[in-house]
This record gives sequence, structure tokens and C-alpha cells, in this order.
Amino acid sequence: MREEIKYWYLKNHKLFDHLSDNDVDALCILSNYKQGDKNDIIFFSDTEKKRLYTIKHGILKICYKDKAGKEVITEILTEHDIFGYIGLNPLEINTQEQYAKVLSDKLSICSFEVEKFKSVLKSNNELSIKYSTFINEKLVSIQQKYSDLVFKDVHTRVSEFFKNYASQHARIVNNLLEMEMVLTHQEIADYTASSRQSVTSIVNRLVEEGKIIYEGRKKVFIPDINNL
Amino acid sequence: MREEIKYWYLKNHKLFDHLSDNDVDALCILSNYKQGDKNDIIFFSDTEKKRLYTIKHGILKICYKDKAGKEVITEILTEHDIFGYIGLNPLEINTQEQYAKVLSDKLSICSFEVEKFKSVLKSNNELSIKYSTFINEKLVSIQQKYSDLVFKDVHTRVSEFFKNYASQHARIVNNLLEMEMVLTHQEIADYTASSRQSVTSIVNRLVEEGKIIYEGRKKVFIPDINNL
DNA sequence: TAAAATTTGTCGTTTAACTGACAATTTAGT
DNA sequence: ACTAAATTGTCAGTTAAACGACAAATTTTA
Repeated sequence: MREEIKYWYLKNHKLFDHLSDNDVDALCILSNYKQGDKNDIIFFSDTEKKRLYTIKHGILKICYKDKAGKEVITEILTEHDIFGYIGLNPLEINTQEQYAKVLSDKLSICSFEVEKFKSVLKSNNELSIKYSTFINEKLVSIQQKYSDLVFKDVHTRVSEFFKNYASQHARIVNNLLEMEMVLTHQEIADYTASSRQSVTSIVNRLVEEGKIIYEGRKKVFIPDINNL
Repeated sequence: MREEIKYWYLKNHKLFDHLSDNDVDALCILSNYKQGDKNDIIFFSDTEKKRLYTIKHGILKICYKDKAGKEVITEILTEHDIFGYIGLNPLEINTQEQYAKVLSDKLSICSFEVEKFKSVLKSNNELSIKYSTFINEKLVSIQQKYSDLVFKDVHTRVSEFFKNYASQHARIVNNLLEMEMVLTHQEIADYTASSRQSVTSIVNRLVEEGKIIYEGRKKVFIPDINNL
């Protein structure tokens, strides 16, 4: 990959945009860019060197399975999101073995070895405070997910999934929100902690009510996001 | 409060124990110590100055209510835990208004104004990396709570609550784990995301099976924590 | 373009756990 | 010590949503 493109990516990342050109240069040298395809899996609680990842382009899910093989999706991440060994503590062991799986057709990511990233943090306090803020964002969003699961019924959780997905991935075409849906019903179920069948019937109800419009199985339109 | 005691507390806190005497002195000046009693409430998403708290002694719950007034307890915190405006971002608004409520008879806490704490972080990169680790611990534990809620039934969640509570609060007396139970069944229900009646019947079943022993409503013994 | 694989649709059935309602017990307040 | 308040005990009734099973539709692969 051309150096300028690596540079450009980091320069435009919320986490790094305050850094001096020299600092970004230094990060560039540490960084490692890779491409992936749909269904590729990135294990990150493995024995190999711990890494921290940030998404350059594409969508992926962070998930793990229980003993019965049932999958939970904890996060659906896109451009500029970070994942991997975010604890920065090489001793820390995640009880669940988490992994990331690519949902979009293509994915490109940038990664750093945790130890190296940590040493950059050490010499850059502004960056480490920003990093705390990034982790805190994750904390807030999983707290939200937890309380949604406690308080909201399946129908609400699924509708709100569409709402959130749209606000992240939709663009406006002819006064309609239009988006690629890269998740299957099963995956929406894994993400909203429900069952495939429930998602199917809720989606169909939303379609009947005209709140969402499907074109094939991949393209979705939303006439009014506030009425969802 | 005597200066030496404030000093001693910070010096023995995991988050601060690497700091030089001078740095701890500086933190001491910023710190504010307060006492509380059972059922006292500390609001921290209020309009007043954002603060960060750490517990010197006692137990409290972090919770919020939905519109219907149903309460969720997200965390139960003790000595050395931190809570409050941990995002350090004064602009950030938590959608749910969280608050802390004292569970133990007495509570003493130490607090810092977020802005001041942040400026200490800025001049101390070691500290800010440790701080990230602290937030990450919270992230890991709420992720665990989320997956417990998805995968485990109420009986398991409640038994594991006792297990965790014991590992935090029990001391060994005559080969038995002994602990003060400061939570009511309703609160255990709020914490495990279940109902008061379910907790009652599960607790009684555990008592029948001899896995836990109650003496009054406040004292609990556990013969074998691995058999719970 | 035909066959295979994946995904979605639609049922009826089952179940874990919530809910309400009221009684019994324990704890706290005066 | 006595009353009020809070907490716990119990049970029958209800329900949201999972589950299994199979058919239909769509997408992928060869």
C-alpha cells in the first residue's frame, strides 16, 4: 500500500487527528494494513501477538459462542471503529474467546501490536486520554445494549436495530434512506438476542406496515426513520 | 480528615500506587472525602460539576430506572472501585440518568472534579494508561453480564451472584465463608435482571440444598463455594 | 442454467419466568 | 415493647418469545 494512503487514513481518524505529522509518521511505521473478504475470521484472543485493529473500510461483527455453539454478536463495527486487544494488558485473558467476522464483501483494516501501541501512548498523553474516551464509548454502548435487553421487547429491539443500522449505513436517494443489509435474519437475531423466527416475523410486519421496504434480500429502503 | 489518611488511601489504590509521593500529594489536594449512610443517593449525571468517585469503604449499587420506574442495577461496587463521570468528557450525556445508592451502613468516598483529574492525567501518561485499563475492566464485566443474561437461566444467574458476592465480601470463619448480605431479594433481582419472587424461590432452594445458610436476613454462610 | 446451499416463511407447541395478590415474618421506629 | 414498615413466602394464572419442523424462495456454485 502506498505510504500516503496509510498516512491519510490515520490523519483522518478521530483518535489520531490531533497528532503532529511526526507522530502520525511514527504510527504509520508501526501499522500493518490488511485486506479481507466476506466471512473471513479474525481471532484476537489467540496465542499470537496481541493486536489492536481499526477498520479502514467495511463492516464486521464481534462475537463469541457459548458451549452449545449459540452465537452472540456484541458489536457491529464499521469504518474507524477499533477492536481487538483493547485492554492493552497482555496478561488479561478474556474468558470468552471472541472473534471478528467480516460481513461486508470487502474489508480493510489497520492494526498495531499492543505493546508498540502502548509505548506510543506512553509518550503521548493527549492520545491516551482520547483512547480512554474510545473505550468509554464502547462501555456506554454495551450498557445501552444491556438495558435494552432488560427493558425492551423483541419487536422494539429489532426495530431499533434497523434504526441504528440505517443511521450508520444508509445514504439518502430520492428522499428515501437506502442501505445494503449485510446481516441475515439469523445475525440480526444474534445481535438483538432473539431468535431467527422472531426476527423474520417482525421484519415482515415492518414491511407490511410500510416502515421498511425490501428489494431482494440485500437492499433496504426506509421511508421515515422516525416512524420505525 | 487527617491528611495522612487521605494520603494513605491513595497510596494504596491500584490506580495510583505507582505514583511518586509528589504526585500523590498533588492528587490529595484535589481530592474531596465524604461520608454517607445507607440509602443515601449520589447523583452524578447532574447539572453540577462532573466528578469521579472512588470508594474508600462500603458498598453501593449503580442503577437507573426505566420510564415505568423499574430499576436495573448495573454494578455493585466496593472498596477501590471507581464510578461517576468516567468518560471524562464533560460534553457526553448519558441517556439514562444513572445514580449510586449506598447499600452498606456506612460509606466513605473520595472524589475528584473531572476537569482537574483530567489535567493530572495529561501530565502523567502512566496513570492515563492505567485509567484505560480500569475502564476496560468495567467493559469486560458488563460484557460478561450481557452474555450471562443471554445464555444463562435465572437460577444460574442468581447462584453465580452469590458466588461472586462471596468472593468479594466473605471472610473465612471456622472453615465457612461468612458474609453480610446487604442486598434484599428485590435488589438481587434488579441486579440479575429477574423478579423478586424468582429470587426468593431460588434462594430458598439453595438453602434447602444446604448450599447457603442464612442466619437472620443479613448474615450468610457458604459451606462450599465450588458447590454453588 | 441446473443443482446445491443458504436463507426466509409459517405453523403449532412448549416453557421459563414474570405478574398479581395476599399471608407470614422480620426489622425499624417511637 | 409495640406498632408500622419493609421484606420474604407461596401459589395460581398469564405471557412473551423460544423452539422444532418443514415448505418456499432466493442466492450461490459448478
